[in-house]
Amino acid sequence: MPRSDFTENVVELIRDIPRGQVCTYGRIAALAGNPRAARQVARILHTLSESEQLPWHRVVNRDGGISLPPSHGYEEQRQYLEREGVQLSTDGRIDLNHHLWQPDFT
DNA sequence: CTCGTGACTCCCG
DNA sequence: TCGGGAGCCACGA
Repeated sequence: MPRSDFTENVVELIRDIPRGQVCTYGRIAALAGNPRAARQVARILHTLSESEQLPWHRVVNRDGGISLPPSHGYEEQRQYLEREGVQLSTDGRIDLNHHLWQPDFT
């Protein structure tokens, strides 16, 4: 069950993203321990999003945009987000200054 | 062990 | 502002 620590952390981090907020691939990778493993986060989402029931739609690229190509999840992700109250600009981008999730250290 | 593969980023021109 | 190229990295075959 436990995969690598990195993967494990990524999964947990994504699970912790609250409704109405998003996080970037790079951010998650950094928090998980490898600032440069952003691509790995994408792979993890692709392979574990379902089995681990991850809120994959809350993960976007550093521009606040959806990385999935049209008819390959883009529309779906967009709907999930809007349904959670995340507003998308006309360019289809999210205002990260308002929706970016920042884990708090308590 | 080596090689190919990304739902990414960063760096330039 | 935008596009192309190179870097990076865990994972499955």
